Amino acid sequence: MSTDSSAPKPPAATPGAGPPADPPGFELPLRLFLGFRTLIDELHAELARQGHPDVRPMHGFVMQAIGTRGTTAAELGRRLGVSKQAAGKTIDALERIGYVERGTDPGDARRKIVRLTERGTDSLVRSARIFEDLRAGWAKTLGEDRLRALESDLRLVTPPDLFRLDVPGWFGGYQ
Amino acid sequence: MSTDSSAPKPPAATPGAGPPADPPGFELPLRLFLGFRTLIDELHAELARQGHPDVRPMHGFVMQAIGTRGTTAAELGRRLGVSKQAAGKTIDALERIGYVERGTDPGDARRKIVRLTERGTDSLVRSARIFEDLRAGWAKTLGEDRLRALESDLRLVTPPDLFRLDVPGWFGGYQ
DNA sequence: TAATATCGACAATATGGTTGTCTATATAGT
DNA sequence: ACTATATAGACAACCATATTGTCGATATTA
Repeated sequence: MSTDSSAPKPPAATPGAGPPADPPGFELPLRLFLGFRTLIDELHAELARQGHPDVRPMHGFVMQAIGTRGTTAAELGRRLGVSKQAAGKTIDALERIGYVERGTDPGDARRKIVRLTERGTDSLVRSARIFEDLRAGWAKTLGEDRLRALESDLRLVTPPDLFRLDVPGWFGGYQ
Repeated sequence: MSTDSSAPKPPAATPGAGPPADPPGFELPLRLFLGFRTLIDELHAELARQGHPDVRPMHGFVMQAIGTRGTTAAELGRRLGVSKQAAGKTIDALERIGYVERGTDPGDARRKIVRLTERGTDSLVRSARIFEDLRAGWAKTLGEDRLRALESDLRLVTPPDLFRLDVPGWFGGYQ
C-alpha cells in the first residue's frame, strides 16, 4: 500500500460528541458506500475460503452480466457501460483464470460467444449463497422487517435498473 | 464511453414477476451502491451548476480529508489509504484547479502544509448544503423517520470509521 | 451487388496508481 | 556533540486499466 506505512489517525467525523440531532448530510452516502464495500469484501473473503481466491469484485458483476446464456464482448461492454475493448480485456482475464470460455456463433461468424465455464458458474452459485448468508447476518442484527424496510426504501430512491454500475473510472481522478 | 453506443438491454434481475418474497441476496449490495452513486452524481451535477464544474467525486473526499486545518501529502496518503506519491498527485491536480495551496511549516522545514483555498472551502460548504438538500429529498420520499431508521440501521452494520474508503483500485481489475 | 453497420483485434495513448531512489531535515541514543 | 534512524517530499520508472482510433472480416439492408 503506502511506501511508508504507519497507523493513520481517524479524523473526527463529528466533532461534537452530543446526540447527532441532524446527521451531517454527507454521512448518508458514506454509510451507503461502506455498506456496499463491507458486503463485497466479506463476500470475497468467503469466496476465497471456498476455493475462489482469484475472483475480484468486478469479476462477479461481469459474470453476472454474461449470464448463463453467454454473450459477446461488444454486448458485454454495452451492458457494463465500458468500451468493447475494455470488456474484451476483462474477458481475457476471466478466460485466463478459467471462469469463462470463448466459442464461435454458428449463426454469425463475426461473433465470439463468451460463456461461463463450470468453475465460473460455481463461483456465481456460491456468491449467491454467500450473499444470502450475509443478508441473514444483517437480518439478525437489524431484524428481518427492518432489513426489508431498508431494502424497499432503497428501491424507492434508486433507479430501477439495478445493473448499470459502470464503476470503472467513475469515481477517481486527478483530472 | 463506448466506441459504438446503443441502448443496452437490462438483463432480467428477477425472472419471475411475482411478489419477490425473498429478494435475491445480491440486490442489497447493488442497491447500496446505487444509492451512493445516485447521491454523488446528483451532488456533482448541482455542484457544477453552482460554479464548480471541475470537482470530481474523489476531490470532495480528498478535501474533506484535508480539513480546515490543512495537512501534508504523506499524512493525507495515510488517511486515504494510498501512497504519498498518489496523494501528492491528487494535490497537484487540486492545486492546478485552485482548490488547495501549499505552504511551508514554520516548525518543520521538511513538511509542506496543504490548505484549502477559499474556493476549495466554498465547494465544501456547498457540498454540505447540497447533501442536506438531497437528504431532504429522500426524507420527502421515505418520511423522516424511515430515513432516520435507514441511517441508524446502516450505522449498525458498517464499520464505525466512516473515513476509510480507499476506493482507488479496490473494485476493478482484469488481474 | 453496393452501401452500411457490427464484430473482434491491434496499436497508440491517457490516467491513476505503484515501487524505488534521492536529498533534506528531524529526532533519539550514546 | 555525533551518529543512527526515521520522515517529508520530489523525481523517475513502471504497471494496470481504460480510452480512442483503425482495420479486416462478416452481416444486413437498400
